[in-house]
Amino acid sequence: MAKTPRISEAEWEVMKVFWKTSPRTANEIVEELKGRTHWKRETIRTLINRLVQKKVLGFEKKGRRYHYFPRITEAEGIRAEAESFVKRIGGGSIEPMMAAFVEEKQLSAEKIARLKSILSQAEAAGEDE
Amino acid sequence: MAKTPRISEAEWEVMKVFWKTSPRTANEIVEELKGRTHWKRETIRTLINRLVQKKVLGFEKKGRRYHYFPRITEAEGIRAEAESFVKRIGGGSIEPMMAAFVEEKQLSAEKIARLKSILSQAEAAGEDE
DNA sequence: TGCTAAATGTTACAATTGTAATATATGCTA
DNA sequence: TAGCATATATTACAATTGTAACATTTAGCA
Repeated sequence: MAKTPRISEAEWEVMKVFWKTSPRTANEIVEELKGRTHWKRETIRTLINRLVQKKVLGFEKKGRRYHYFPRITEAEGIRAEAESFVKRIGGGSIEPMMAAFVEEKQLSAEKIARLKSILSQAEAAGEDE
Repeated sequence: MAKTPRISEAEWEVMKVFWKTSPRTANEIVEELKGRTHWKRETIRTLINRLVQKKVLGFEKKGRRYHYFPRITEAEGIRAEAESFVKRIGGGSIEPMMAAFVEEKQLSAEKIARLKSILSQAEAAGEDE
């Protein structure tokens, strides 16, 4: 997939389920999202259909059922979001962003270590410019 | 402002101008955005009006003109975006995100240093849990 | 093999967003 | 002070998104 299309917030919620395990049937997704959301069965089906239209979900027909699967990886999705985020904030500082991450407790010790390492590499790469 | 409302992509572009300097008149914004975008004068005015409705822009009437100014800081805006981003990717790894940042060359040496320092603080804070 | 339940397909409708056009009000110039 | 130039206000309209309802098809059971 050359360019990841826009995936709306609700659609993302659906994609996350597919990224956990796939392929899945529509019903399985509905089950999984019950509780976590208050969406009606048909709402979820609409979201799935839109994702198929956008070609971020594929499917295979097995008997009467469709088995859906993601056509982009979670990393690709996150990456596209990150790019749009960076583009949006433009010249703005990314420090408030990092602060938000930290507060949201998204960062385990290992994650912190890996992020630091990514930053160190960037630092090193920048030096010889 | 308790909760930053949703600011759409086009609206952000407008806010960025206000964050550079304010207060500004609508015309000044139009001038500033000429070239950078292909938006018509009236389009920009619509965006400004929506931002006023959302209360992220305020204004003061000076004679026949309105002088608009931001009612949230850029850091607050970025922060809100970051939160929504984090919420969206949920359990997903933020490494692809960081990689995207690095590639977009948003990171000067000082920025890298400051980010590392934020991460170190998070690391330290996490230890005694 | 006809019926029914469950799956898929079609249609809906309001809010937000992108992108303006048109209408109205008003301060300044002649 | 009348008219014009220019600012502001109102209205528009299609695409996307959130949130579903209703219609149709079909596989499997009775």
